[in-house]
Amino acid sequence: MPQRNTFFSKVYEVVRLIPHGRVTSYGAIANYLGTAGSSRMVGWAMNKAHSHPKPVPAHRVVNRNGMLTGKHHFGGSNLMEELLQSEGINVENDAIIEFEKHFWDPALEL
DNA sequence: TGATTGACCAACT
DNA sequence: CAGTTGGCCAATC
Repeated sequence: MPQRNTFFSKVYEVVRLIPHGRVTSYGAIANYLGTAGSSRMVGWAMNKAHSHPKPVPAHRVVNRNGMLTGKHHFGGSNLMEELLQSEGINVENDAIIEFEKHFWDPALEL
């Protein structure tokens, strides 16, 4: 059973807590968890999110530039952009428009 | 069981 | 200014 009380579980927890219509970054999550250097692990957790029992809105998690670096892992299509635009977030050229405006920092608002 | 990688970020050279 | 490296944890080879 892949239920672990570690960095991974916390990542999933925080990502699921992201408000509707908001986005955050890998580094922000890692920073909130206290391990700023583990930003790569957040992305790894997203990769394994498919095996996670609960749904993880990984489309709300992008890199520090607001760029949809992991969109290729979303079924291999522009699904990530569509999901973001469906929540009121404008995406162009694999980047979020007005990223700062939609940015949600767990350490700041949670 | 040791070495490598993985959707990143920041600092250093 | 651009390329390299260090860092963190867990999973895969």
